Amino acid sequence: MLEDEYQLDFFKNNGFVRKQCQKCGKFFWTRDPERNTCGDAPCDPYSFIGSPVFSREFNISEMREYYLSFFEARGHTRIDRYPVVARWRDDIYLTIASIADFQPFVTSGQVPPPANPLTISQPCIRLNDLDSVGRSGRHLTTFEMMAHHAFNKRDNEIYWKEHTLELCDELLTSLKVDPFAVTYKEEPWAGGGNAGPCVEVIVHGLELATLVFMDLKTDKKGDILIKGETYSKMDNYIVDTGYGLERFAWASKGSPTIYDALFPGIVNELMGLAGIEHELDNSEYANILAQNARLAGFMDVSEKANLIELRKKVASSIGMTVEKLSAIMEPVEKVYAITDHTRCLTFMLGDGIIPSNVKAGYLARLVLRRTLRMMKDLDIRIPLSEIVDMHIKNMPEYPEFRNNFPVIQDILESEEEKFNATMERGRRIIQKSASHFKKTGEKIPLSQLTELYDSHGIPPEMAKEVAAEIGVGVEFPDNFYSIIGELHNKAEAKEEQVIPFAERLIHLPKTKRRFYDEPTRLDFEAVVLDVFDNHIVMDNTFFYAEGGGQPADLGTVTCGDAMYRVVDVQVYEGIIVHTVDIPGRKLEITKGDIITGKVDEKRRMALARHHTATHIVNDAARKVLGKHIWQAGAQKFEDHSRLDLSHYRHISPQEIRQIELLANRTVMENKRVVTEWMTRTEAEQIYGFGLYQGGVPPGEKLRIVKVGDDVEACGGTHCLSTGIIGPIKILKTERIQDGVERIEFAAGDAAVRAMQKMESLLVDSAKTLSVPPEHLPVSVERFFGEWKDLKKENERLKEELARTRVYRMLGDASEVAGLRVVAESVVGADSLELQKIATELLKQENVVALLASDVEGVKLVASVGEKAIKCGINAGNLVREMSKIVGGGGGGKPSFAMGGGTDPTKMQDALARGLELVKDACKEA
RNA sequence: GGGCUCGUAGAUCAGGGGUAGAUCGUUACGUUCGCAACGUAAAGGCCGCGGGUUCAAAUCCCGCCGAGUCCA
Repeated sequence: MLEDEYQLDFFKNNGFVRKQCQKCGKFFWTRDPERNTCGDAPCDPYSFIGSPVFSREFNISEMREYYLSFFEARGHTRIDRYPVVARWRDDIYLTIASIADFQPFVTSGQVPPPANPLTISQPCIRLNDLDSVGRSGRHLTTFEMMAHHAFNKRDNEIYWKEHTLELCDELLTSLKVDPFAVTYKEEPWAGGGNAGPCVEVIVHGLELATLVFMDLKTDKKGDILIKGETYSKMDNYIVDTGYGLERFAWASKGSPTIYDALFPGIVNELMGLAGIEHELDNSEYANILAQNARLAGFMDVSEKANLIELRKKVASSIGMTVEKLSAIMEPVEKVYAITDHTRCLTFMLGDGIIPSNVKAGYLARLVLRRTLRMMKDLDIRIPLSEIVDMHIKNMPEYPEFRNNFPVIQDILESEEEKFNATMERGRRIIQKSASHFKKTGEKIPLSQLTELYDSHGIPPEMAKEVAAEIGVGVEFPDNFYSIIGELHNKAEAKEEQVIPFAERLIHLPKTKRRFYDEPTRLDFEAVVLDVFDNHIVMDNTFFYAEGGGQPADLGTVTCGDAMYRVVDVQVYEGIIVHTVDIPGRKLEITKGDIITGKVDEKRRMALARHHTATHIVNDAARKVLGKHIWQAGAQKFEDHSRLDLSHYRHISPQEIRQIELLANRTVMENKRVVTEWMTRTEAEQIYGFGLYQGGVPPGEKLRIVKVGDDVEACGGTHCLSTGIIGPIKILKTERIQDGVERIEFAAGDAAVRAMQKMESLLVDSAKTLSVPPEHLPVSVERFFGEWKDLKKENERLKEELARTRVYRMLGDASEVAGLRVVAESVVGADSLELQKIATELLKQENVVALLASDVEGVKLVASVGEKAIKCGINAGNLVREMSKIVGGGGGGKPSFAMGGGTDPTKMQDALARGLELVKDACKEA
């Protein structure tokens, strides 16, 4: 149905013909009338390996520069790359394409693009083909998508399909690509709620670029069907191209693998460290790699079965056994993967991702640990930071990485330590489990293996290895990781936020938010636009609606004689809804009424203080801890505020004190808080993405708030100058996730109260010990030490007392069938004391002891010597019977048992019953 | 955001309602010119914190704090 979309004058005027691929059935355009296949793998093999397709070789920097200046010379503005962590998006963690930079606000037309048309080389990270990296010869986790974009509107078209194709063809021609070798394959594109026609640009089996013409959006009522979804045309339509920088460089060199083309220095260095002779001059060796890459181009090698298939094919094509080939390829593939992964880490950490166990941080740790495992396999013993350093040296065009290197190095070091600790712990756990199954003669079952992986991070490969050392097998199926996947596949769909009264709200205009223009004013009049239940919408308001981690303003609205308390204020699509409290009466406000509003000043000020203070603490933390500090969340309250920061280790007490001091200095400087509205693009260009500490607000215009050195896009209410905040007191820090530290603090009145509370805790504690507060630490330590000593002393004394009692008791003991039976109540003895006595008596093998005391109800202890046990006397049974009498229960081993009850008056009865039981048992024996 | 595992001696960990244990380390003594090794002995525990159940909780239940780990 999109066929017409591809009938371009460009093709017609340049001698192209449209053909259908004999192998895959897809349509493509070519200048070569003889061609019958689309040119893409697997229909056509890689034919550029060993025969480069450009007139000269390019490395990455040269290729990037060639591309960008090519498009600059043709009317495009070059713009700087965006970070690889997509901080301006809340739907993805990583930047996966150049167009991601402009979603959602530019692509939707809400915000103008930074330039139009523009060209960019955007580093992207995709981890979906992680298992293929290194094996296929072509997969990368990190790549630069070179692109030119044109953002068209119906009334303002920059250029569309024809010119895009012209530019692409001109670019390839300028690189001296054989025009007959280029094919343009028709391949409708869809993703992320948009779609459109698209052509893939293929040269010698390698897809070099994708030209997407995004002009459709998902629409349930749409009449265009693509891949099972319906779409309709958009008012704005976008040229979204993607040229693979690394693939261009590879094609220019024709190396056996993309890795050898991109970073030969690092590959060679690592090969050397792994003891691999990586001599691409050796034609036999180079041929193995080339053949592997060519054949891997046909298949998805992330599947184990496919990988085995690939090995067989390569082996037979070069006349080698599969075993020998695997032995050669596996280490080489690992070196390639390590090279790629460390480049990925360079971008991730360089752009400020902190490894963690959640979100983007988890992805960084995933890549990092994969790398460490492979390095361990190859016995490459250098710190990760050394390899990252090599990448940074290779990329002088990213000076920010060099600047961040000390922090990167620090992070990598602590991650390596954590990894080693985890592996060491894992090794012990497996050893324990393996020796357990060695006894039973079984394999370690799958359930155990999944738990080891899921709960302890022990890869099954490692479990297998360690278990083998002990001589135990493991149940390790090929689909292990998909089993793990299923374990986690029970995720429930999250509820969508339901907007109440949505159908009535859509007819209302956006509420004018007057607190921005007159931040100190709290009284106002407004016209009621609509009322439903106890919710009121007005034409304007001074009430701040909950948002940006700041709770709503509260206060009152008055209409005539009726006054209502405002208990909540929310905003829906710019319309502010005030909720009032009407316990047991009717709301006497109707549409068209004029009301008087009054905002609770105390609350407003407390929240403003905490909000402005949050910006200051965030800035102070960045100054103390480093530039990688990023706000991971924040919430303000009247009496405290909390701020979550990305950081790779615990914030030390010294650092906290420093942050607190710095924050209070900013307060004391009493700097004016400046707010201004700017267009999004302008603000991003001036201040960078650091603006989005508190998330990405929608809309074309941003409210920029400057507090001291801190600049953020923020819609909250703030103090007019920092001095108004008053003192800032940090209350505590905690680690809410790996890689995220939470700072809780109070500002203004709340800070003073917090300090007073802390002081009274101190004073009260000191009073109890009758010492001045400054002696508290020493005194507490002394008391605790003494308490421990006394506890020990007490126990020793009880033992001694027990020993002396034992002599007397043995003397008083009655004799039953050659056994010495003690049945006594010990006044004032607790259960510990009874135990000591019973234990002492147990040293005599012919003794039966029945002891009781009436401390805390009734305690009973029985001990039975070895000889007595042989007579059939069981301490557990005795205590069980005796305990019943005193209204409780008990039990234990044949030689020693404890019990008790609640009724002390029956204590003697219980002892008598015990004695009786002993006598009975002796008779029977 | 969701799931799982774990907090016991300085370290590593057993135990899993009824007398708190092992190994290493520490200290002392013995052997030695001394060290290592060995032998003997000792010291070292709010069993993470707070509730609950029970005659009795390190152990079971709930909450909190802390650590680890997997997935989206």
